[in-house]
Amino acid sequence: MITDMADNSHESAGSASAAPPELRASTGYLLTRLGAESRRRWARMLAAHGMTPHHYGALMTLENVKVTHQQHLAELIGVDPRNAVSVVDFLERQALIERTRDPADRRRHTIRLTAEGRTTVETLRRAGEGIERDILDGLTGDEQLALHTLLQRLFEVTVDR
Amino acid sequence: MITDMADNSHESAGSASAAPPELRASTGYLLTRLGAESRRRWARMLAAHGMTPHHYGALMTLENVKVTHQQHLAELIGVDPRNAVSVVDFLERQALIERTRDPADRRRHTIRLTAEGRTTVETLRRAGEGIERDILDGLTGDEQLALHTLLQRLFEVTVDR
DNA sequence: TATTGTTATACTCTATAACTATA
DNA sequence: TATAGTTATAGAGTATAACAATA
Repeated sequence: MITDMADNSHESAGSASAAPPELRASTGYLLTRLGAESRRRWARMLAAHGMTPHHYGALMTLENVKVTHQQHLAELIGVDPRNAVSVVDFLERQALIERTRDPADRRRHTIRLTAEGRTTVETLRRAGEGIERDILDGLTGDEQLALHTLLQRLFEVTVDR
Repeated sequence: MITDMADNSHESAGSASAAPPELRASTGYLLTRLGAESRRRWARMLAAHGMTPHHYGALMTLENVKVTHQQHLAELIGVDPRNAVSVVDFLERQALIERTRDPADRRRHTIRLTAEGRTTVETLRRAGEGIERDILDGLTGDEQLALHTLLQRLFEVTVDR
């Protein structure tokens, strides 16, 4: 359960008294708030590894797609291509990814994980499992599965594709 | 459905090709991404009304709790009390809320909606319904309800209380 | 001493325009 | 003329420290 609500965060996730249920009538509001809370916890953990959520998202995505180019990667992680430049720059400097010119289209930068990148993404995934458990702990196993399935469906029909 | 993915947003929600399913293994990742997308759409709509998500969150929350003080409001909307000052300042300048000293504890600022504030929150809620429909359109009615229920449960056990 | 609210500041995230090089 | 990537910049969002008034 949320064991460390009195931690160093200055966001007020640990409210003293709950708002009435009617307040949370909008699914969009709940998504926004819960997304922010999830991002906050991930960001705190990743910062200890010198990373941001976008860095991790890029590594995780690359682990899946194996090879892609920069613009496509930006789309997959939900970041504007212009803002993705610094993300990719950072990961390349850390030698977690490698960026090479695509000979077929010399405008493109082919991107793939390095061996070190694969190790790092695995380490971060492990570290994230605790956060995941902590956030979902208040739900039953069935509820956790149902939520995941619905979020995945929603992701497919809104963000992705 | 998502009719305007080729709009003025420079976030890349409208991806050309989908990532493999394994990519979306983490519920926390899905929450983060979907929350960001929801916030993005709300922010775009609210900006047309000269507002931010926090402004709307504060108005909506006040409509529910009727009367509270600044620190408590900050907790309810998930913003650090120090960062909530400018939010409350803004809403007071727009005459959407009124802020008065609590006679019982003169450190506290009692906050409540004005009549104009109530009108505004209703207007914004209406404007938000389209966004809500748009985001959830790909799900069936049953799925929408199930998702809402689960998010509300999750909100209660993590963010709230 | 602790709490409510405030001011100030820095840092991250997001949005946007203008540019280079390739196609 | 369009696309991949880059540079630069401004604004919104978040985190943090130090402070005044009041309890």
